[in-house]
Parts: sequence; structure tokens; C-alpha cells
Amino acid sequence: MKRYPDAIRILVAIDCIIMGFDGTAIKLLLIKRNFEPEKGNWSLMGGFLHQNEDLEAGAERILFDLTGLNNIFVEHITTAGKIDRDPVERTISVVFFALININNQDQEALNAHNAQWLSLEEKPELIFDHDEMVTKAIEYLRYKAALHPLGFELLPEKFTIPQLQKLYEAIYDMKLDRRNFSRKILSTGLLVDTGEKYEQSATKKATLYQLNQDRYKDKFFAFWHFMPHPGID
Amino acid sequence: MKRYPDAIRILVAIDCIIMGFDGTAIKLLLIKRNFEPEKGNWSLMGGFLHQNEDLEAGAERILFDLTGLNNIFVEHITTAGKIDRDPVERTISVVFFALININNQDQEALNAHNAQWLSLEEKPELIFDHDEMVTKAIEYLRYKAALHPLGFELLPEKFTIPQLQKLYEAIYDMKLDRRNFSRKILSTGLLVDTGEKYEQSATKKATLYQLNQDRYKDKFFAFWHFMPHPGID
DNA sequence: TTTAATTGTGTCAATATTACACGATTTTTA
DNA sequence: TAAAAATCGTGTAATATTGACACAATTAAA
Repeated sequence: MKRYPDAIRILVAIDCIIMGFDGTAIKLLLIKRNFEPEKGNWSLMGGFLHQNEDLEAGAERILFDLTGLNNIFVEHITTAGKIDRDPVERTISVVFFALININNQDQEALNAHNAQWLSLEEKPELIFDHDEMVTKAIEYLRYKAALHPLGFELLPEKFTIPQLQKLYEAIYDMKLDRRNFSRKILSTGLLVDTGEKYEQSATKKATLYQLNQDRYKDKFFAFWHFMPHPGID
Repeated sequence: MKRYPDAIRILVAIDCIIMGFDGTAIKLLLIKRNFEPEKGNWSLMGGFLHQNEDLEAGAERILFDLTGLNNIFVEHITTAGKIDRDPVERTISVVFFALININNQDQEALNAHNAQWLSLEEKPELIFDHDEMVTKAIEYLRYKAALHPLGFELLPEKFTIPQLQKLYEAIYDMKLDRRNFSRKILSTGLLVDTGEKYEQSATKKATLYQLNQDRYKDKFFAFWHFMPHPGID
């Protein structure tokens, strides 16, 4: 007794682009599939939506499955629905974007899924339309990180300004001026000096900061320009 | 012979938030449903995804159905998937955002669908989760219009700077300084003086401009600040 | 103890932004 | 017929932000 008898019903997948930062490069958490179809090929982590599950919840389930992490930064970024995107059966994929601290996740879970962190340069070709999704995610990261203090999700709780700068340089694949970057970041009032120094430094030890959480939440959606914008033309 | 036998298959709807500008206020094109369920109640224009149809194509079909227009500015903004969002049967809705020139559409098609332009203040309560979708669309418009020359989609081909300013004032519900707005817009090089004047003006006739199409396409995705940002803090 | 690498802070000139004033044009009104 | 009212176009000065750049301080290694 279906109420919408003429409409089609199709599979709903959830795919997650999971990004991390290793201090030098932005990395993607990808899996080498140990199941059909496309067994042995690289793919985003994903799965099908469950019966009694919201989309967000599905994304969180999939992320927890792979990383053992909860409370991850996750946002829905796009939905892929090309007719033949899955060769087996028509499937729509709801795509989520996740940022995590690369050091936190559960290595055993990663192994069980054949997962590996690969930098954007190392990225192999992915199955289906997953490459397009990654492209969108990178665009999204660049777009959003220029305006919102997003990058902190990729760093440890305590971090130095030079680390943060290297992160932005990795995101935008460009060099930034140390002095101007520092001034801009500090002027946001988002950072709190912990009084500690980064001990692993080879030379002068940089100050460790942490986020002013209240201010971070308050100001996340305010417009900001974290990136220089020379000669807009 | 299904390859993914355990996964669920559900309905995929497409819903469109259609915005226009009447010279004073941002308006939504809404329909009073003449079909069940929720017959007689206000709703976004939508429909179900067809068998051999991509998502974008579905959105364009639905928009054409209602307005008689092609080549509309359309973007996918979000996907709604709460378990009970449709009381009849589980349905995921892929939401699109469309901007059109309010004077262009086909009045007969509007009548056939019971459609009406309503300002945001007049907006009645909508069915299902359509109110949430509208909220997201307004946020999206404000976000995007601050950075990209988006507003032109809502104006006639030839328009005056004061008209454009009123549009921005409607989007952000705030007053802007005439002089500064004019300077900023003109400095983008996006406008071309047509040499004509807006004849319907009650007093001094304003210059009619049109978009520099090449520059518009080139620069659409560049970052710009179209809105003032006094004392970011 | 010198060297090399890196961090923290400061300055200055160029640019962009904001706030604000005035003259010009056109219709309405006295 | 002229003054008034409304709106449009442009200009300017004070302020804030940005980009480019210099120098001193810290630390491990040479």
C-alpha cells in the first residue's frame, strides 16, 4: 500500500572524505576495498544508509567504524546522483566532509578496513565518482578555511603558530608571510597562550597555544579573511 | 538479483527554493498543494526523481514545470534525510536553490500549480521540513552574496545601481551607504553603462547598467566582499 | 663559541574602508 | 513659474587594514 506508487526507490549511500594534517601535508584517509565490487581498488570510506538512521547519524557511524572516534567535525557537502555512478544499481550518495586530528584515531580499526593516510599528491585513482567528491571537498576546505577558523580541527589541542601557518600553507599550496600571518591570527583573539613551549622544536621553541573555545564557537560563523587577498582583480 | 541485498531503497524527492526580488523585498515562490498529502497547505515546489534523470536535471524539470523558464541559476544546497520527515514513507529530499527574475515567468504555469510569490515576512508555515530548507537557503544566499556577484540573477537584464543596492539591503535586512555601495560595485568592473536611463524613476533618472558577462563568468568564484564589515569582532 | 635555523615583535608605506557633503536632475507643488 | 522635495552621481578626509620588510632572541648542532 504505497502512497507514491509511481516514484522510484533507490539506494542511499553515505561517503566520507576524511582529512588530516601530518605537519606538512593534507592527507586523506582512504580504504583499499576488501569487498566487491571494485575489490582491491581505492575508495572513500562509505556505506549504505540504515533503516532507522538519519543521514548525519549514518556519517557518524561510518566515521566511528573506521577511526574509533566520536565528536568529529563533520559537514554534509554535496550529494552525488548521476544515473550510472554506481554500475551495480542506481545509488545516490550523500557526501560528508570530516576533519580529524591525524594522531588520534584507532590503528586497529584502520587496519581492519585496509585504510591508509595518503597525501593529495599520492592519491590514487578512486572508484566510481569518488575523485569528483574529493575535488569538491578540497574546494570546500579552501573556501571555508579562508573565512572561518576551520583549520584547528586538524591540529592537536595544543599547537604553535608556525604549525598553524604550515597547515594553511598546505591547504592553499602557497607560502605565507610569517609576521603577517601571526598578526592576523593573534588579532582574532582565538588563541590562548598556554605558557608552554613546543619541546620537540630543533631550534627556538615556539609558544604552544590552544583555542579559546567560547570565542571559537561564537565566532565560527562570522566572516573573516584568514587568507591574504592581494590585488583582487 | 540485487547486488546489495541488505541495503534499503527509499524515495528521492527534489525540492526547490525559488527566490525572486520585486524591487523591495526578497520573495519566495511557493505552492498551495492541490494534491495529497497535505492538500491545501503551503509547500516548496518539488517532485520525485525520475528513473533516468540526474539530480540537476530533475531540479531543472521541476523549475521549468512551474515557471516555464530554462537556464535558471540553480545550485544544490543541502539534502534532508530525517527518518520521519515525510509521514507517508521514508523519503530523502535533495534541495536546490534557484534565483530568477520575478518578471519573467509564465503566469499560466504558476496558476496551474497554485503558485504565489510571498515575501519572507508573509511566508506561511510550510509542510514537512520545508521551513528548515528555507532557513538554510536564506543563510546560503546571505553567505554567498557577500562574496560573489550573485544578486544579478534576481534583477532584469538592465538595472540601476540604486536597484542593486535595494536588493542587497533586502538580502541583509540592513541599510547601506549609497556612496560606498556605488564605489564598491563600480570598482569590480562588472557593470557596463548602457547609456540609457531608467525612465520610470520619479525624480532624477538613474543610469541603467548591464552585466559584463565575460567578467561575470571569470570572476564569479573569486573572493570578494560585497558587504561592509565594520569592526569584525 | 660560532653557525644555522627558527621564533617573536616592530615599522612603514600603500591600499581599502568608512563616514560624510555637495551639486545636479527631475517631478511635484505652491 | 518658481520653489520644494526626492533621488542620483561624485568627491574627500580620517581611519583601519594590509603587505612588505628588518632585527633581535632562542636553541641545537657544528
